[in-house]
Amino acid sequence: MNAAVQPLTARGEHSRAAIFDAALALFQERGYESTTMRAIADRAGVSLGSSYHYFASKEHLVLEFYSHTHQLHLAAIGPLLARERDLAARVRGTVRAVVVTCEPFHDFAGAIFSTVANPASPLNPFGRESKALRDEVIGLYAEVVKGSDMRIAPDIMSELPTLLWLYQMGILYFWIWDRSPGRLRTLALIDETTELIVRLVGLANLPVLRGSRKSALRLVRSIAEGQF
Amino acid sequence: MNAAVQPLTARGEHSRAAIFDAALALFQERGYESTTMRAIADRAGVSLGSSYHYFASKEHLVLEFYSHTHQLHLAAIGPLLARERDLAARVRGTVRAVVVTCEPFHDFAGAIFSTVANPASPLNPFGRESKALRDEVIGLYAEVVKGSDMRIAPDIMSELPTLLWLYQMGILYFWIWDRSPGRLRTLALIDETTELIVRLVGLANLPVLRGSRKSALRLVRSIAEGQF
DNA sequence: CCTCAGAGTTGAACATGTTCAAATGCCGGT
DNA sequence: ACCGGCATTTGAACATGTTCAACTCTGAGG
Repeated sequence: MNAAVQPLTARGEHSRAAIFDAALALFQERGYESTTMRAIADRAGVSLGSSYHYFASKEHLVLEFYSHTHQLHLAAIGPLLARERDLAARVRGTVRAVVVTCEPFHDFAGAIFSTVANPASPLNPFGRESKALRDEVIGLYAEVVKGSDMRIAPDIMSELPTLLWLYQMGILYFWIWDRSPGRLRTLALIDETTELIVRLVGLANLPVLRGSRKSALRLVRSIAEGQF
Repeated sequence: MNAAVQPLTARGEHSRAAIFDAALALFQERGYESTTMRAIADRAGVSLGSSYHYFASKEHLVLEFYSHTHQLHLAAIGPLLARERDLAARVRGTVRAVVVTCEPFHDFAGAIFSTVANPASPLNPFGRESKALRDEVIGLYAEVVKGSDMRIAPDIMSELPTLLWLYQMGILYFWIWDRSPGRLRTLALIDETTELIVRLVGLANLPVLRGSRKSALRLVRSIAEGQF
């Protein structure tokens, strides 16, 4: 699997875009597994070899898609983050926007998640190749937290963005399985969990919880340490 | 992918066992991806077609492996569960035994987890094909909890086994990534988290936490509802 | 207009999971 | 001993992700 090439000419740009567009359309129409690289190349009007010139593997097309939806997500939540100050509302809005943005791709999202969860895949969220995207998403959640009017202890503040990133992945995993109309169960789950999270962050200052809070934070740090 | 066949003769039993043993050995030697079905058949002394007679797919070999380690695990924790009454010790011992049992297979466990996490795979833990194994593991954790001397409120008790099953999967996911000598980081993580879990279960009776506890339990139920 | 370096393109060839129709082996009944 | 049916076995054929060496195209320099 050689590294893919960045297009350097207008012609190359066009080919690369055509390949990605064809892949996205076919993934939506037939799902991930049923879409062959040959079918992608055909629809894009290029040869099989050209697809591999711009995307190192079929999985890399998925990574590109992931990056693509992240851009959509950023655009979708810009106004909310600029306006809203309540932490629960900010988290809720951000995570809701994730599933809304991904909704058109729900049917084949399972395959994406599988790729992403696979430790052997170079694309998994803990690996090197996805570090850029991961840092971007964690950074986004740092902004979500910092832009709120809630006073949060520094030790919690420093771990919260990473935890929210993990939380978002958990929600996405639920969403993949959600067959309810309008994905209402996922939306309800988001509302409930964000409420709960914010409440716990608030409660963390209670003396009786100090021990658990310290344990939990030590834990989170120990998990993150050297992992990324 | 036709359903695999159960061997009905001694000859069949022998073939099936040889195929599984060969697969397990090769997985350990070369990892999952690098082990071809042809190599498995060769080492087992059967033809390629025979492998597919007893295992519907390469992934089904992984499911068999999973089932296999579960038996090892059961045997390993029998004495502990018969003797120990402290909840933290029971949970800690049970989960520690999981990673100890799986240790010989650590190197290729990543591929297994990927298969298992893939919603498209018939073998994923929430699907139909793995219901039997899932129920068995959840049942095991019910025994872990019920055999302890801790008094647990019924509403928590009814969800705890499922939560512990999920917890175990989380630990396994961490373990897959753990490169520390002797897998000490995973073992330390288990010790800390079981402590924390048991403390939270104890704290759940506090009045200030009543709201959160109710929310959390409603949440868990809503997640589980209709999911399996 | 010619050359040529390198970007872009191609499709045949390969590796490997999977399918399947046919062949073989085994055993109970006659 | 023979037969019929069923379990088992077989390997060729297929589908599809991936590789690669050769080819074509383009645009800058002369």
